[in-house]
Amino acid sequence: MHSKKIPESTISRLFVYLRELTELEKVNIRTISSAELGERVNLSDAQLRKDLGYFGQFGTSGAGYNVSELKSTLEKILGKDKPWNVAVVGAGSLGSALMRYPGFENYSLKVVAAFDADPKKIGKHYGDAGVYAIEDLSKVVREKKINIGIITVPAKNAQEVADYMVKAGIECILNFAPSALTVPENVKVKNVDLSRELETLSYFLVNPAHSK
Amino acid sequence: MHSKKIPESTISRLFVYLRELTELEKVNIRTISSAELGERVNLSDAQLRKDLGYFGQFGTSGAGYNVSELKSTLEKILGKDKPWNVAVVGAGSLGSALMRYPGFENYSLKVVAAFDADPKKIGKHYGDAGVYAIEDLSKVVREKKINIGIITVPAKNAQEVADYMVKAGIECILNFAPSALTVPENVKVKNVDLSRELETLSYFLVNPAHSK
DNA sequence: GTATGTGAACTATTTCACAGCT
DNA sequence: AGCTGTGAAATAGTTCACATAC
Repeated sequence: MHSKKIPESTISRLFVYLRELTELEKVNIRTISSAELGERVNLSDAQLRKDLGYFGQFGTSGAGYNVSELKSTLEKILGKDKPWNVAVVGAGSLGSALMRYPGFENYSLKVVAAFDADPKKIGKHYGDAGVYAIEDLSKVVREKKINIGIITVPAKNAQEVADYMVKAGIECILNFAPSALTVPENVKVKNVDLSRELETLSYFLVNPAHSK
Repeated sequence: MHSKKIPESTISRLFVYLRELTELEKVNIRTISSAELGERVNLSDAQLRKDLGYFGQFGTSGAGYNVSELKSTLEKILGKDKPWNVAVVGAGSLGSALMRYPGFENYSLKVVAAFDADPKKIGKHYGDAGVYAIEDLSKVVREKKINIGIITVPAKNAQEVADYMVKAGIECILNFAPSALTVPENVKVKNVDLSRELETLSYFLVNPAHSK
């Protein structure tokens, strides 16, 4: 285990490697070099080795990496060997889409509850996840052992929701509202600003030269 | 106009400044310093000035920036003063949510068409956007002057859809599929990997120390 | 006095390149 | 011979700090 600071981009790429390794295992490929694996995911061999290097030594000189071994090592590093429960706050179009989004459900992550301010929505069900009143957040988080919160409410309510989550003991938040949240140090927030991602493209239309 | 390479993160932040300036204009604030504006969006004054510096000199020493002027300057730089038409390919849960997502419609960007492989969906409507067969992409892109494509199909079909888009003349793609797309140099792809964003959080649950 | 614009310093991240292992 | 692991070099991005303008 290294002591150097690990870039967040490294963590993000490890999930890409893990996904590819899962595919490779399915087709019974036993061993792979950093060059081959890198090529499959459009990243350099050096990048891949450096990323893995933050966590230890998993390869064999001259031979490469054992697919299954590296896969389960990454699962352990990334916490994908444990089940995590997710709550979505804001059962609007985006929130309810995420609950049904196939990419969001996997054997490690499960959306187990939704919350909304609209009383008409409370009691509804999206798959296994019931919709609750936001006031019940703390109670439901405790009962359903929720670890991760997703915020899909309008920007003006996002901070309030984040405060509720923090009070309920949630330490990881994925925030889709376009607003900078203030949370205690121990809480990790990841922001996904969808309209900004889309808007950014208009810059490249005006400025085609930028894309190198 | 600078000649130095402009980081993509700068472009992304300009949209944040623009949003805040729009709010400031609404409440009749005429002038703002980089320190004040930076504080409102959780970024440093130096960062803000450096970002603007890539595009020119817009402030007044000792006084700060004129809100309305800077706002319209940024709109011009970012291409928000022109209308752009967007097509969504993949009218599944995510795709149709994005079409209804309030953050996605603004006076500069408009989703004007959707495409799907499922014949049962063709002819349906999401707001103003009709659903077409993917084979008609080129035709509809031409008719509706579509500039931007959004991919919300499963990973295994994403490259094929990207190829269709490129053939239809689309030069900006927002890709929600978790796969690295191969496109010609002149085409700009932005990837948004939602499940990776969510999964990344599980790493922080296993590794609370990481969040500094 | 106040706040910009910008080189220079610093920090973070990626790429290089090669010694050393199998 | 082939490929990893990793310091060192290169590149990218952020923050500092101050001369300059109002």
